[in-house]
Amino acid sequence: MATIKVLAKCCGVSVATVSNILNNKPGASAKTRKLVLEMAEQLNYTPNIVAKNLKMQKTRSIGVIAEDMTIFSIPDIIDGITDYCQKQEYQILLTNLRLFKKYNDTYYNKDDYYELVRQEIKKLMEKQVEGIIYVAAHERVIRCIPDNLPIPAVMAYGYSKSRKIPSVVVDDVGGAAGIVKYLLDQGHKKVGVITGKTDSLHAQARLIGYQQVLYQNKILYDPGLVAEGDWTRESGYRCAGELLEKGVSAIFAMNDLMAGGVYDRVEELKQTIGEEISVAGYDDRELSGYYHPPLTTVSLPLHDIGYKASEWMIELLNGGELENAGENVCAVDCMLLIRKSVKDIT
Amino acid sequence: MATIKVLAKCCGVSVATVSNILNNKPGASAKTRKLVLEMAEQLNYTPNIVAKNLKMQKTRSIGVIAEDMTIFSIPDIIDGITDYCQKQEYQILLTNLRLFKKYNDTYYNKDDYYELVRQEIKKLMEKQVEGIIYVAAHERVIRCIPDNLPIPAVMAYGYSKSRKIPSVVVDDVGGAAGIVKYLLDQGHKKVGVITGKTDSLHAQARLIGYQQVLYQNKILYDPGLVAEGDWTRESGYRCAGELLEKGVSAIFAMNDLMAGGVYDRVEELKQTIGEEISVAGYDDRELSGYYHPPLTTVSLPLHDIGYKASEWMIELLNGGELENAGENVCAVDCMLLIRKSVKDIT
DNA sequence: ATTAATTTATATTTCTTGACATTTATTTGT
DNA sequence: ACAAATAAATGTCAAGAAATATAAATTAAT
Repeated sequence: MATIKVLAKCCGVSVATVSNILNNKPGASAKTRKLVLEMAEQLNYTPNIVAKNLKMQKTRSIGVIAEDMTIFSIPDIIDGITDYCQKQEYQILLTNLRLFKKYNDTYYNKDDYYELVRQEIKKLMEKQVEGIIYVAAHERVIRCIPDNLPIPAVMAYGYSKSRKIPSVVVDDVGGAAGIVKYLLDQGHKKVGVITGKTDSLHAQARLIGYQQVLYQNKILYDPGLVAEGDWTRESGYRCAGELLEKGVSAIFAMNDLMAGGVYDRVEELKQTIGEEISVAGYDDRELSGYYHPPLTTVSLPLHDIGYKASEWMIELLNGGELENAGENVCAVDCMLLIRKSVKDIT
Repeated sequence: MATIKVLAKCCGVSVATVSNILNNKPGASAKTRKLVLEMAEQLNYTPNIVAKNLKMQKTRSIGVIAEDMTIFSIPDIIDGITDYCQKQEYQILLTNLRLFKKYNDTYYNKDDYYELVRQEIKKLMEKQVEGIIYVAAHERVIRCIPDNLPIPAVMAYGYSKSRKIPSVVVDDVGGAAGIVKYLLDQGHKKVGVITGKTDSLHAQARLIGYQQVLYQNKILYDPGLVAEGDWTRESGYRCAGELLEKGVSAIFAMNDLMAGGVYDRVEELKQTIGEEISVAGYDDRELSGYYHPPLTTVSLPLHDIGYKASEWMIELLNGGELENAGENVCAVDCMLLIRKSVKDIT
């Protein structure tokens, strides 16, 4: 491949002149300018960015560490990251930890996992990335990023343990509040909830959203209408049984899988979703659009999380201060996705 | 961040000595060795790989161009790529074209698309990637990569138009043959097919697989049992109607979505999948595992495609010749995924 | 001739590595 | 025991590509 040296020689001018022309600097006649530009085209010249980076002490590259590419949330977040970063002419260096494959779904208990992340961060820093975005597979507190990194780090879809590392997360409280409010607006007075595992942040926040809306609508919170699931379809089926006995007209399942379990139970009872019983889910997994009837649910702002995390990252790289510098947490709005599983009974 | 120069100064030795020690070369006493290593630890020294790359004329990085991260096939392919490349200590530079968002599902007609890809290839080459892997969202002939690139390129999940660019694709003929053979083995004699759009390579190859197995089992091919769908659930529903009238006992739908349409039709007729009617799909989309009953289907070897494409890439980078150099196409085996939608009627 | 506008040559910068040169320490031969 | 030979340890410098500053040289215009 042609270097600037070769190009200069072919044009019969000096390296400095070529450099000036290529970088749109003054100090070159129109004639030489044209000659050099044409020759560059002809030789298919591309500047060696690696050499430029070394000199300029800027690589315009960002390391992205993804916990596992094959988990459904991650690709959309990365899509958001590439969306913004590519607009800003930053290059993504991708590291896929493949955690779920390596540690068989129990990665957050393993010490190896901490060590692995630290190694990968070091590798990326050796490659002179200007910052690191960590993309979690699901929302939780992530403790593996050292908070004394000499370059900025941003957490996408997880909470960092340190103030120094800003986090971009889902506004689960708002999302749950939104869909429960929708259920109430459709005339449902007795709304059951199927929670996820109650030790998860998702489940806790979504429950708060539920309680919040009840309170705002002056409906007394009844713990008897809260059934504890574990995110699986089977648990949805089981909890639906409990709740239906209590005479609820609508069920809010904290994810689409458990909502599917509600469908199973209702079907078994020869009743119809969207008629006798209304159901709402959460997450907008692909399959929920194919339920019968299609599930009304909340779509996670995955793309926006990636986009926002990148905005923050580049803001930090430009030496800017983050908007809400005190908290350093940004909760991104969810979108209510109205389909056919909720009946208007007003 | 500390450079080797700083580290050398702190230790009171020369840069070369530090370099030797850090690279485990002879020519340093145990005493200096210990001193330097400790000081490196203390200063949190990391070598500047960018400078090393410039000197060594090797970047150990590979550009990956993905058509659209949010299409279901792509993340698994990239997972396969990272699996192999990270083992081999190659860094992935990711470029997400976001084609489906930019050109609204019609990208392959647009001239802009060619120009975009060329630009992105150029950008990656400026960053001195040693090779480029192009990841297509679905299998077809990809014409946008120039075949006079000065660095190797490999096509994942698509056919290149040039012999110089090897392609790794799905063995659709084998996959279809496998699942149709399974249907025959279960005693089904009259197996209907719902094709995808017939101008797609997927649909054509899967039909060949179907015909091949019939021939091997000395069953006459009846074009009347082939219904033309368009990959959508609705078309599956429509075609199922046609085929059921002709008295088939099993239907092979060329994707899981259309298989879902068959479920819809059978349900409407108050019959049961896996009892009166057997159904097989293709692709193993996430939702197919949640059908009632779970769908027997063919899982695409997406991870393996990415893995194989990387193997070939690194083989090329090491100056090796590809196994089947004549063809330069590798068709990766699919896996038959037996669930509950096919009844044994032998 | 003088000034202004181009252009060039040269040196420096970034950091790491490797070939080569030099210094210091140790062993061998007489 | 002392010079010579060898080995080990360490230092010096250039290369690698591009950018840039500076000073010097050339050309063109006034």
